[in-house]
Amino acid sequence: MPVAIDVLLPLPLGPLQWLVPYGQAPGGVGSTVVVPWQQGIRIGTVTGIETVSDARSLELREAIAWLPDDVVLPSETLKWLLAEADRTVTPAGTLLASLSLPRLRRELTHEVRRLDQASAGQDAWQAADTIAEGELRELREQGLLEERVTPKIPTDRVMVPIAEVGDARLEKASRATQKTALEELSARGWVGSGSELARIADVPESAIRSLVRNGFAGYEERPKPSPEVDLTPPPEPWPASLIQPAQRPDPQLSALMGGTASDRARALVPLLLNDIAQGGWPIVLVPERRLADQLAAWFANDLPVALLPSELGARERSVWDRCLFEEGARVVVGTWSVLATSVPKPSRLILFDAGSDAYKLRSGARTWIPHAAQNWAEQHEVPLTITDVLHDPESMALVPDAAPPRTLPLPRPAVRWVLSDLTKTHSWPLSDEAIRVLKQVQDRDRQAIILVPRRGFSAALGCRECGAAVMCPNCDLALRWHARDRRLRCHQCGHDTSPPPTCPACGSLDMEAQRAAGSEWVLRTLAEAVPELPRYRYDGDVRDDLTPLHAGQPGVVVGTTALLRLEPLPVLSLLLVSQVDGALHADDFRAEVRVLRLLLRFEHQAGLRNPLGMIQTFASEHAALRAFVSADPEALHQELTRMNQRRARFGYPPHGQLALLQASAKRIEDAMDALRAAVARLETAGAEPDEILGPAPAPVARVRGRALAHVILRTGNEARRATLLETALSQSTRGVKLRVDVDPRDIGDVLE
DNA sequence: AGCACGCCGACT
DNA sequence: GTCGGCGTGCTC
Repeated sequence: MPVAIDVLLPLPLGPLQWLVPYGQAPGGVGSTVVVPWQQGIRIGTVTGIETVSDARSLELREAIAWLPDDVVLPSETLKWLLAEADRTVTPAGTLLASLSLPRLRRELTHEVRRLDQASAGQDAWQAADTIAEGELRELREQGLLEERVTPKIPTDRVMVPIAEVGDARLEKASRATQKTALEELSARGWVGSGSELARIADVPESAIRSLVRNGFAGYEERPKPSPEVDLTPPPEPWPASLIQPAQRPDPQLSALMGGTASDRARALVPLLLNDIAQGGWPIVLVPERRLADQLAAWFANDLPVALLPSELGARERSVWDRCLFEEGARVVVGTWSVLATSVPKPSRLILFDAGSDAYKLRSGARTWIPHAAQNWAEQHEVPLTITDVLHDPESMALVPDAAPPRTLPLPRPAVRWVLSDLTKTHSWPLSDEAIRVLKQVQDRDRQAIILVPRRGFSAALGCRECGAAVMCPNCDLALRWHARDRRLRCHQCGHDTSPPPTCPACGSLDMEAQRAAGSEWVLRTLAEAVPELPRYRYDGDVRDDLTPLHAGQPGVVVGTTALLRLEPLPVLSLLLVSQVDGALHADDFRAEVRVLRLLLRFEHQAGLRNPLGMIQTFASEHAALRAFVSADPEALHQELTRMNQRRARFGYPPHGQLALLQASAKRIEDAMDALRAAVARLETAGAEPDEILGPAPAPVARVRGRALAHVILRTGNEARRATLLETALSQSTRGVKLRVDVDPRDIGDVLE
């Protein structure tokens, strides 16, 4: 019986079938194979092998070749990949592509040898593209073609000297610059480009052009040099910190909470050492490349660590493979693609900073990586350990609830936090209290940091008396105040109502839109209030040089979350949050956790100092803020538990599963109609009313000329969510594109 | 993702 | 009358 292979290509498709390559020893499931594809060839991963009927085999083409020197994707990983595709209602190939495995992106030379031309000698290999596509196909079908592929060695085009340095033809005054350039070029052997040579030799580029035109120098293809894998430990590996590492390893540790990134990394070291001692290969998954570099550098002092670079090409990857296996590295650190590594025996998956926003893939499969990582650990039967800034309900749900949960909380810096009630002040955007403290900072030559909200969205309608915002009855969200048409709307489910005459919480008549002031406004206020205090701005637009502050000079720096990456300031005496209300009432049930996360990170800007912390807010009675400023770990923990209970009531993650169904069309009515039709299908299929929120126009309802609307699905479990999504997508409307985001992190995202 | 096919607006 | 826009459909 003929043998066929299922091949997954890094394209938005499921596995497709080919016959095994003719006359070659078969590779197995998980190996890499080259197949004919449209006009050329593609590299894919084998997901299955089976015998097929003769009739079927006649429909199939043969694969071209196995790539035998490649790493095999472990069968657990493959199973996980296919299950993830089902879970996220995405073609498996899209997911495979998102892992950006260098071995699938290898450049290959494709050569063929015709067997129908008797005259052709043994070495009659010719480039495949010298034969017309139709003829190639025909020759293949008739079995008159041998094919082979060889990896292209990546090359750089470099400039090399051709003439000798003493060449008499260059001994003319008019060719003095060419002579200089040639001498420089000969001394170096080669340069990357002509303009580079011009710069080095300090001659005009025209001189280089002449040099080439006259045949004194030329271009040459050179193999790319191997990248330097630099794992030199940094001189001062662990940044200054309050936290002592826990020295007793706890192999059951499932969660590590609090501290700074370096605190958390350091606290993981005993655990990692323990894993290695047991013969395992722990894998550390991080949200961003930057953090991978940092973590690998910190670990390098204590651990045999390998950094898995996700963006490198095939050659670089093979360098990394060698570095891993020959130099005895045992801890693998990397972003999302570490989940497709093949280490001999993975012992644990560490999901570093599970709450990071960067864990959401923003195109393709749009995977929320922590969820996928949890499934990965389950499929590979290794324990999952997470770290996070706080006990986020969603992070905690990723690890099994042992009793008691094996979590290691790291202590908070000693900041004395107070809330400054904006309903009780007349100065704006800085309260009287804040200005008073800033004056002290000025008088005592100290430093202050002011965190301002990002560019705001439309405001909530809040009460000036009690600070409460008007909430949506369906969604646990503050309604957005649309000042122009004087309506309150929910950006999730579309609930639309007129403003209440009095505050629903306290009955006050004093309702107003809660505005947010950006960095420029705050800086202007500072110029009036504390003119002697040097001012700095640090946000996405302007990055002032903060060297004087780091040297201990007095001053105040105003900025957005960019501030969170700064080294702590030496004489800091005030951390001020100019306004949290916008973020607190964002269109999202995660808003409160996000705010707490932000505040906890901001707090670490205190470093080893213990400054005053002040949060300006209209909602000074807000339980989450109260818990944060209380400095009582138990209070914060209880508040997170309460949030978790509230999520349970509304069926939000981690208690329910969300999916965003987005429709885009030229006209908003068409998008809404298509969604209404999808909702009707869902209802026919037995969806409960409270499983469907919307349809509603998207918060940003028009993007690049396309109107956007959405429906949120809220289901009890993943299988049901997948079924409902299939139902919703089962019919299409002309001119309307339906797209899906499973585990959405932001309902305002535009799906590509 | 590519690539072909197909149907409507602005131009040598 | 053609060139070219991108909407839709297919790839073993």
